[in-house]
Amino acid sequence: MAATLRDVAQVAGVSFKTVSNVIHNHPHVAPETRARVMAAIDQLGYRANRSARSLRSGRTGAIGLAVPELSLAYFAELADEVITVADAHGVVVLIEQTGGDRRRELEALSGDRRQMSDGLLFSPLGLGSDDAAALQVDFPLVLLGERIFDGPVDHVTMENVEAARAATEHLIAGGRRRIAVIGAHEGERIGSAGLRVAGYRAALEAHGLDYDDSLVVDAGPWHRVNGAEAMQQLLARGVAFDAVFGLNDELALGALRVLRMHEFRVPQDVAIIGFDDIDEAKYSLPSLTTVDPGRREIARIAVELLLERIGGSAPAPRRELRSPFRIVQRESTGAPVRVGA
Amino acid sequence: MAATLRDVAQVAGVSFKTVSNVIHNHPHVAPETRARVMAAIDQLGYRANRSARSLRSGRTGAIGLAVPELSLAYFAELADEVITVADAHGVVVLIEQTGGDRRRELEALSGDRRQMSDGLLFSPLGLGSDDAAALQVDFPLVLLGERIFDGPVDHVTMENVEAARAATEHLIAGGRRRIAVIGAHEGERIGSAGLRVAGYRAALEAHGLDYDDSLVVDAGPWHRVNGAEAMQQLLARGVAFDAVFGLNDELALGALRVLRMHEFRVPQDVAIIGFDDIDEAKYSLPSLTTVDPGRREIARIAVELLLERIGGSAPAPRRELRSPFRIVQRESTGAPVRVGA
DNA sequence: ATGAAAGCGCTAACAC
DNA sequence: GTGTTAGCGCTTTCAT
Repeated sequence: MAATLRDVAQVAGVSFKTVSNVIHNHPHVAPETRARVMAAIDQLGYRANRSARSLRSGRTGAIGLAVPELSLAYFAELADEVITVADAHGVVVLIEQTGGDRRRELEALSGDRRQMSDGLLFSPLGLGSDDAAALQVDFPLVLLGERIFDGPVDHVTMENVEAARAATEHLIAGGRRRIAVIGAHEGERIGSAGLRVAGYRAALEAHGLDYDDSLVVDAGPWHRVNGAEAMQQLLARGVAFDAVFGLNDELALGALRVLRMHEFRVPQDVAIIGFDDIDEAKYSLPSLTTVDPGRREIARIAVELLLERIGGSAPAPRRELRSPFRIVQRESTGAPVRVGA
Repeated sequence: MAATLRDVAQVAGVSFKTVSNVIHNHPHVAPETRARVMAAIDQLGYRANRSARSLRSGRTGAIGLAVPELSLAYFAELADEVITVADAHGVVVLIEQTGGDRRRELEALSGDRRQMSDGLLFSPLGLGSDDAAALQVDFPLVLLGERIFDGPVDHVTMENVEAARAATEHLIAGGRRRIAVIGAHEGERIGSAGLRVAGYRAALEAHGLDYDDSLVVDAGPWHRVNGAEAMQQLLARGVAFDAVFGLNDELALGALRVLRMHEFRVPQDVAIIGFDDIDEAKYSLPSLTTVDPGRREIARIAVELLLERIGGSAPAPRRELRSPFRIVQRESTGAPVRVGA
């Protein structure tokens, strides 16, 4: 059985409150008493019981991270970053996968599990603007990714619209005029897909290019397999195109695979750009030009904002932080070939 | 403030113990009392306080998962699976990243954090056979991946040696004789690298091929970047080779990238095989032949074994479960080209 | 079938 | 400076 405060007190020959004082660095403890207590703690290998501390303090020392799924490299790399930052603050991370499913996302907000953490980092995908009310929760909550809800909820966002616009303009600057989009979600407005398509349209418009429905292909979850299927659909349509914008890197890489199998030269015949800058993008053949949405930045800021909320007493005003993006040019849009570039 | 047992009791007009009885489905509760209590629970939105329950019961309802890093696709996909299975059992997962570092792995075994979960799934990388004693812990522990320690610790292993041998034999069967290895860890015996190299050597021997040091290239963490660098080293050595065995898929894909940049044709000039069967292997160009080590199986079995240990009272004997592997043939060793094959 | 009481290990107010 | 005391919300034992 693990040692308790009382055990330590007994060994040190003091009351257990004095032990507590030592642990919490209370000022009023005589140096030698402190030393004696420390020795007893060492001797017994005492560690404070976290359940008891939680019960008493109402804090768990954990934060939740709810993402669609770790099998998507973007979220895996995000989780890596979140765990690393949280760890530096002595906080553990409890990961939940929602599958991007609206029902499960609502559950993540209200479920029993919220009791097991002091706050939640939430990357929603399935929620719509009708669900804004569900985000009015009584625990610290920071939304990741999109800036889609108006409620008084903290956000750490990427510049979806602006970045997608820049990505499209990168293609246009390379002389492309018939730019296909892979991974749209029909009718969606406020999710990543909707926002990125909006950026795409804005770029076209700014450059006097017409928006053509037949160049836009829907895809479900943003996995390679769906990027590949969407590209096959596009080819089946028989429309001409000279560039592809994959709404994330995995879609773009799935599409790339299909293009190459059909003997398209990339980037000569078709240029491709992705979104996310996952590690793999550097190593594909050809390497993938993409948008770095500042994932590390997002993770770091989000964790710190959440911890601040958890620690803070005063209900600070809603905050919204945006991480800067940048276009990472690689071979798929014509950058010279270098390993790991 | 959240409702407590007493609040419910008051609303239902019973003692709070009766409420507890209802919650725990104790048999001796009059049906109508039960109904009244249930109504009160609903009305107040009562949920049992987990900290209090933990303090009392000694259970947290969480399990830990310690892996090197989620940025490695294998571990991300493993974590996905573990979380999914644990969720089905009503258990949450707390992820720790060790970076494969020995010190941090030892910390994961002894740290304060062990109190926050009821048991640990542990995928060690940096620990050596000298550390076997550290695995003698007083909480439920299941080791994932290698079968490297003799102590009375449960393992769910993959067939590293046998699978690596089969991978090598797959290359030999394709007529390859000069098979390079990417990702070895010099001097290692019991880790994944050591075991897979052992399987490689066994295959060579069985087929009368000589082991050649100059074909084996070390690499640090098993990321693409290190696979690429190792391949460059190999090329710099100027030795002839007609096949490459990447000790994991990411190494193989990094190596593939470099080979292609140097105008090697894959698989005509050089065949490549990886290990892990991450999603990406299906979509690379060419797609990557690899070993499916039964990751889903490992995750499912490991979680269930751990939960059984946690729930069990009697100290059951040490168990070791092996998940079957299979070679997944794709283009990089000459399978015909198909999308997503 | 229901209730009273003790205590899990800790924290924090308040006394000494 | 140090000690006493009263809970946090729950489970469990024992009585009624």
